[in-house]
Amino acid sequence: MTGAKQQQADATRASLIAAGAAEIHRKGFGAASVDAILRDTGVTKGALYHHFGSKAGLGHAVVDEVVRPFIEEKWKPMLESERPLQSAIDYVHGRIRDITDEEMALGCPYNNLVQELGSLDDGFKSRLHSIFIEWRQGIADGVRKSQAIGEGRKDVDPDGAAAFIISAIEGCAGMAKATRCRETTIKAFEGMLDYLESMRA
Amino acid sequence: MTGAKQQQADATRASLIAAGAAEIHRKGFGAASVDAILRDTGVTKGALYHHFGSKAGLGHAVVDEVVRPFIEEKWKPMLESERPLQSAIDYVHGRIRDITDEEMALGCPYNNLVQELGSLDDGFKSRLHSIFIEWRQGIADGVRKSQAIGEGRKDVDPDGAAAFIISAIEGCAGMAKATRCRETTIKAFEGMLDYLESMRA
DNA sequence: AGATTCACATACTGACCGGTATGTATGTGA
DNA sequence: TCACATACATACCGGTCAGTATGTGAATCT
Repeated sequence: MTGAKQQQADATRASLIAAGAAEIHRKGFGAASVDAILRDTGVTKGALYHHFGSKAGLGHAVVDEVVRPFIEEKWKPMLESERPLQSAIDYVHGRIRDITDEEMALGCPYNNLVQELGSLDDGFKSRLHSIFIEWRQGIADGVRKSQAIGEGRKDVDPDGAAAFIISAIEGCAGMAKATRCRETTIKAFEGMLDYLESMRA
Repeated sequence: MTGAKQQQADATRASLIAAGAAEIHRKGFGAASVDAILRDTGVTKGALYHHFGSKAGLGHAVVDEVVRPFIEEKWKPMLESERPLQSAIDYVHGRIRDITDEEMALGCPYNNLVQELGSLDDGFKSRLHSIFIEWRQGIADGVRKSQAIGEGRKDVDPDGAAAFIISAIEGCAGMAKATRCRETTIKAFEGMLDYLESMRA
């Protein structure tokens, strides 16, 4: 195994995932065109349907291998930090400073799929749901930790705060996508900061 | 004018708008099928393309005549209230109590379009943008008013708070659509309440 | 009353969609 | 070395899409 043939196959698969993720991020899953992905990669239709049995199969792989890691690498560092609340506040400050026009225009790849496929396909639904569950759990753990070390107020419900924080983050990202206005987006994120500051002990 | 023929024409147009709004709310604009709208109404394709020159034309009319009033009737009463902040808090309490499964599943019709068509079509973009501008202005005025009458803290930036409030509302609605879990949705809205309470003087 | 126009109705077009059937070249294990 | 499976490639399918060209009947205007 891992001969020359397998390596080529892996490369083909990887390029389909990458192009698929980009196409889906740009247009959403429904509007994403299989033919466009093939054009982008130079791969043929036979190859795509060899690796993934369907368009949905490719979509599922994109969620598993691109979207899930993308979300996880956002919140995991916060949980592992010494002072989770401060780390979250720093993160939002960084977002305000560094957000790119492209990020604003395309929106959050996770939230885009959630909004589009909240109904419909079960394969997507279960995958997106498990990402959310872990995310919420992670933030709730972070809140609990910050309360335990005396960083955060103890009269806030960690699970409720986690649900609201995720809602507000995705809402602010949606605001960026909607207005494409940097100033408005920054104002929204500053509101987010106010809320986080209000959690301090 | 306003003869029998005109009345019939108006009725045809109105039924197309209503069915179009429902179809777009269910499936989004891109996935909405013109043929399905015709099936729902019993109207023929010739009639639809007589009243609206294109699918996009119908979509624009839906935004102007359904989505915009829908959003405006949400926030206008708040601005006109004696105590805008209390009115907003009451409104969120009401939402927590009364939100239906269908509302949770379908999401906010405005936000759905914003997320789908934030890029793409200019006709949609300008319409959705002007709805947002007025909405934000209305909320900012409400915050200013509540500050003026001593109801709200004076150290919050009205425009920033307005941007964040809209973001958070849409984020919470998205959360409902995403999880379809009443408990989680309520928790998110309770976070929203915490934020609003923190604005009290 | 006659001309005209408005409000549809019907039948059709071409593009694009995801998906498949079938063929083939090549690297690999026995 | 040779049989076989893997990894593609090509051509095509039926269906759906938005959109259009053309026809028609009836209300309205002159």
